[in-house]
This record gives sequence, structure tokens and C-alpha cells, in this order.
Amino acid sequence: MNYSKQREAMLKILCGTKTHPTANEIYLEMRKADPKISLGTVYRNLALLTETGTIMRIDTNHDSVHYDGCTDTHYHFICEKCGKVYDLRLEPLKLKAEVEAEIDCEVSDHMLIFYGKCSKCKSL
Amino acid sequence: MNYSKQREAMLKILCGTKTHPTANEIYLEMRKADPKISLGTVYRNLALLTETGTIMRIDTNHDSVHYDGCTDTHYHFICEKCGKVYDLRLEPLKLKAEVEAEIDCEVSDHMLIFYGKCSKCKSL
DNA sequence: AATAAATACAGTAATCGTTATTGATTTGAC
DNA sequence: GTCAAATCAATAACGATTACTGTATTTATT
Repeated sequence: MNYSKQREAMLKILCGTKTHPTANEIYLEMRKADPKISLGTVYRNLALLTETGTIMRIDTNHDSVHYDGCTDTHYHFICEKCGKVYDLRLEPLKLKAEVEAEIDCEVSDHMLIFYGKCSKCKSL
Repeated sequence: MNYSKQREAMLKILCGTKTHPTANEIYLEMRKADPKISLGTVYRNLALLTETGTIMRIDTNHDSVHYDGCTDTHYHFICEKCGKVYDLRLEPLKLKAEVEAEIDCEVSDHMLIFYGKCSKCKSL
């Protein structure tokens, strides 16, 4: 993979926020510095960085895909009202061996998401 | 919600299989018995039944949304090669209180998905 | 049973997130 | 610097899902 300043900028944005932006939000943010950036470029580089494990893809079940610059194993809470994605500090699960034993597979990753109402939305 | 034979048939299909079909697969299956069924009807009823908690929506992160007629708490393994969804018999997690304490929220549900290669695909 | 209101339907058009294509530009090895 | 490979911007195409419209079915009321 060759260097590109667009990908560099994208990674900087993703690692510098905890907001778990969507492709479009990243696009809007990148346009501030580079108004000529293309949405296609955003998608292509999100796919590339996800593939190499540099960033993490979060499929929320509720709206479009979110991305996280932090790839340490951690889990998320998603508010069903406002759609915001929150980081959790739960201990990583240790179920890989159990799953592999049960259905004879090779587990490479897992994803745990909690749904409900966040602090702000539950009091409305 | 009024009765409809289309929704009845859909529920029967979903509860009678462990294949976790997509909206389109359900549509194709339903057309066998009722060639006039509309894809819009399938989507509308999937949304209705998901909302009432009668069925379960599985967002695989890899292709379009799958549905499960079994709503008992259980988890899934998804093969990154062939896309097939497998049921797991893991013990339900008990992390609701912990999550609610950590970020002051109201957890109503959670979803745990393992990714990797299934038995068939790992040996290719 | 007849009627009316609410709900659901089939069929189809529109929307929206994402992917693919194109020809121009940038990067990196020589 | 030269050239092939990788990346880009711009835009068209795609596929899953949603919205719309006029018709049919269901349910409640008489």
C-alpha cells in the first residue's frame, strides 16, 4: 500500500476522536481541510484500513456503518434513540476456544454491542 | 396490528428454519406458496415483527440483514468466507448492570457475534 | 349479514449508502 | 528524471431498503 496524504488525514481524524464517525461524517470533516476530497476516496480508504486492521468497523444495526480508530478489543453501547455510539471498558471476553470447540471453526474476531437508551435520552 | 395471512406465512417460515434468511431469501421462499407476494410486504412485516420482538434482526457486517425466528437470548458465528450464520449455545452474558453502571444508560438488549472461518471454509 | 374505519396488500418509484468505473495525478523503485 | 503501480476526483451504477398509491382484507359496529 502506497502512501497517500488523504489516507493519512483520514487516519488522523479517526484516531483523534471518540465519536465513531460514519463514512459521511468523515467525508464532511475531511472536506474542511481539503474541499476536493471525494466520497469515493473515503470509502476506498475505509475499506483498506479496515482490511489491514488499522481501524475498526462498527455496524450499529440502526443506521449506516460507523468507524473507530481504536482497535484494542473493546465494546460499544448504542443509543436506540439518538444513535450515538459509546465506548465501554468491559473486560474482553475469552470465548474464542469455546466457540471454536462448539462448531469447529476458526474465530478471528468478535463484536459485542449493547442497545438501549443513553443517559440523555432515557430521561426524556 | 391486524391479522394477515402473509405475516402468518412469514412467521411460519422464520420459525421453521435455522438458516437465518435475508429479506430476499424470505421473499423467494414465500413466492413458492404465493407468487403474488410483494417484496415491500416482506420488508414491512419484518420491521413490524422486529419491533414487537417476535423475531430477531441480525446485522452481519458482511452482507444484508438476516432474520431469526428464535428470540431466546443466543449468539451467532458468521463465516467471513461464505457468509453463513451459525447459532451458538453459549451461556447468556450477564453484563447489563455493569454497562448501565458504567455509562448511566438503560440497556434493553445486546448482540454478540463471532467472525471467522467456518468448518467448511477453513479447510479450503 | 351489512357497513364503515383501520390496516394491509401488490406494484412500483424513489432513496440512500456503498461500490465500480474512468481518465488524470501522485508515489516509489530504478 | 523515467516509468509502472497505486491513488485520486468525479461520477455513474448498484443493491438493499423505504415510501407511495390505489385496491383488498380485516375488524369493529350496527
